[in-house]
Amino acid sequence: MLTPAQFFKCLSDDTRLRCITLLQKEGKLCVCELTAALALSQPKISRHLASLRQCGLLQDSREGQWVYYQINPAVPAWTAPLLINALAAVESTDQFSIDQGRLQQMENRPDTALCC
Amino acid sequence: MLTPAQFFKCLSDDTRLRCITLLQKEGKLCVCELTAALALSQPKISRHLASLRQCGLLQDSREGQWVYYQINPAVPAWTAPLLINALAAVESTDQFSIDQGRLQQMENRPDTALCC
DNA sequence: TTTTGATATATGATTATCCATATATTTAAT
DNA sequence: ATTAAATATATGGATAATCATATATCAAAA
Repeated sequence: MLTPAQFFKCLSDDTRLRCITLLQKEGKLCVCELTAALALSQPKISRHLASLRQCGLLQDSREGQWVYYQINPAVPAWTAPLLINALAAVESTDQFSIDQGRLQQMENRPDTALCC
Repeated sequence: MLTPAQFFKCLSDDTRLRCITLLQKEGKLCVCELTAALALSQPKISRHLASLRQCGLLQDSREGQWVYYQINPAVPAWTAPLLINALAAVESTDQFSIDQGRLQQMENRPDTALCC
């Protein structure tokens, strides 16, 4: 069971916070998209995503070659307003705008590759 | 300046979370009251309070022999809803009820000593 | 159809760093 | 002298970063 302190520890790292916020905005992203958006190494992203999945905040699903992550819809009720507040706090930061820009300018995004 | 990640790190420790929640409920408590309520060592409480003061979430004021802590009224705007929702999440835990009980049953509380 | 290679992701293993706690000591107020 | 609070130091434990490698999927060529 996720305690409040554990929940806040999940959000206490910049990489994890940027991932969670981007996933709240975009809905569903694969590891390579998050890696490109945050401009960090793939193992680093993968480990942080794994820790967020293990504590129940994220859900993963494989689609062929890609593993997609999204906010777990079955997240504890008391965390929902906190996640919304966190989103509001993070999305106004410069760092987050940069991440979003990199995601939009990413080449060979899996989804866009499928529809063209 | 307090970043969202730093803010969440402040709330990511059980001792700090219990202190902040109790201070939100009670308004103003001295170190010895918090020590009694949480039933932890005085240096441990003091250290956590110091870190919360340094990041701007708490304010301290000496009154004679006692140092009182309270939520900093000049806390960043984006943290206010997060603190409210954190309070809601913590105050329903068993641990927090126990802390409140110990505070109420504390003998020789500074405030009560003054008014009797 | 098997093999080769490329891409995507995860994970050992190692190292470094940070954090929390305990004990002891010190400062400050009465 | 006593009570309240802070701090110094050491230590154990958790956390994070990195590199290298393992696994899995897919595409395309032989």
